[in-house]
Amino acid sequence: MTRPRFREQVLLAREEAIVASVNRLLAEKGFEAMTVDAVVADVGIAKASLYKHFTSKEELAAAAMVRVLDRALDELARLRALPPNALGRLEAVARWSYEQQIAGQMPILPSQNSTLRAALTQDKAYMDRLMQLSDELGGWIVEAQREGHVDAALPPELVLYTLFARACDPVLTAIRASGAHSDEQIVGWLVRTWLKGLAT
Amino acid sequence: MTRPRFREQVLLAREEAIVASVNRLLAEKGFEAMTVDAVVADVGIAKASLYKHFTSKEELAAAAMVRVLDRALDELARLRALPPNALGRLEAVARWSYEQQIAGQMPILPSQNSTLRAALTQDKAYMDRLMQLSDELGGWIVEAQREGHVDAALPPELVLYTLFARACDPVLTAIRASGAHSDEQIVGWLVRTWLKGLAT
DNA sequence: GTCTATAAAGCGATAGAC
DNA sequence: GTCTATCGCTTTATAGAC
Repeated sequence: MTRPRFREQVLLAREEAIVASVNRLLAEKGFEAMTVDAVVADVGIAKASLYKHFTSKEELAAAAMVRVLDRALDELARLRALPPNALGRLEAVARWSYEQQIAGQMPILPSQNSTLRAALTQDKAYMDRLMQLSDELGGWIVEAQREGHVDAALPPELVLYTLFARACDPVLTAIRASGAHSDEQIVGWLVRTWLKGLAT
Repeated sequence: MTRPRFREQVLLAREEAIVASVNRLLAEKGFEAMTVDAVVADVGIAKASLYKHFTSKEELAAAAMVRVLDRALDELARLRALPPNALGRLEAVARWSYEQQIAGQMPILPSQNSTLRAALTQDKAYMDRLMQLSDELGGWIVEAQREGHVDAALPPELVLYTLFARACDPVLTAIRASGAHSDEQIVGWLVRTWLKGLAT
C-alpha cells in the first residue's frame, strides 16, 4: 500500500481524460464513426490500457452520457433559483442544449443501435441521472401547464421528448452551415418557435 | 438481340426489388447498421449480382432517397390542387412525412457521414429532385408568410429545414413506444405544435 | 497498469466459373 | 448476369512482456 490515494488520483485523472475525448469525438462524428483507435490516439495511451478502464465501446459512450447528464443536472440546479416561472426555466434549458451543441459538447448517439441501448439501460449511473433529469423537467412542464404557458392538452411526456429532441436538433447544424445568420439569432428562433408551438 | 425489352424489364424489376428492400432496411436500422449482406439476403440474390446494378453501398442509399423524393414530389403534385391555402398544404406535407415514418418507408441517413454526403451530392438524380422539392416547398412557405400564417421574420430556409426535420423526428418513435396514444393523436399533436411554433 | 503485437470477427467489394 | 468463394481492410478486443 504505497501512496494508494495518489495512484487513485492519477487513475481518475486518466479516466477523466478518456471521457473528455470520447465526449468530443462523439459530438464530432457520432457513435458509429468514432473508433476506439481514434480515442486512444486522442488521449495518447495504448488501446489495451483503455480497456482496463472501460470494457467496451458502449461503456465509453455511457460514461460520456453520464458526464453530459451531470452537466445538465448542474444547469437545472442553477436554474432552479434564477428564472421566475417554469416556462422561463424550460426556455433556458432548451437554450443551454443548443449552446452545448454549438460548443461541440453534445455527444450524438444513434437511437436505433440495440446493443448500445441495452448497455445504456443497464448502466445504473446513466439511468439514475436520466430519471432524475426527467422527473425534474417533468415537474417544470406540469407547472408550466398549470400556469397556462403550455397547452394542458399535451401529454407532459410528449413535451419532455420534444425538449430532449432539442439536444440533437438537425436544424441547428443545417442552418449554421449556410453561414447567413449568427448563432444567437438561430438559437433564438429555434427556442422561440419550439415554445410557441407548445403554448396554449 | 433476343427479346431485349423483356430482359430489360426483368432487370428493372430486380432493381426495383433491391431499392424496395434498401428503403425498408434503411428505415429500420439506418445506413451504418444496414449491411449489404442483409440487403441481398432480403432480396434473395447474390452479393455480386447486386454490385452489377449498384457499384457501392452509398449508391444504394442514393437510389432509396431518389425513390422517397419521387414519392414526396408525387404527394406535392397531389396537394397542389387540393388544399385552399399554402399553410394547409404545408400541414399536409408534414402529416405525410410522419405517416411515411410510421409505415416504415422513411430511410434514415446519417447527416455526418462524409462519404455518403459526397455520393449524394454527386448523384444528379438525387440533387435534381431535392432542388425541385426545396423550390416548391420554399414557394409555399413564402406564400404562407405573405398570407400571414407563418411568421415573416423567420428565414424561409429555416422553416424548410424544420419541415425536413419532421421526416426524422425522434419524438414520434419515442412517444409511440410508450403505447399510450394512437398514431393519429400523436401525429396531430406534432403537426399542430410545429405549425403553431411558426405562426405570426 | 501500460505497452506492443495480434487475435477474431464483420464489413464492403471482387474474381472467376458457369 | 448470376452464382460461390474469397480478398482486403477496418474494427473491437485481448495476450503477454515489462
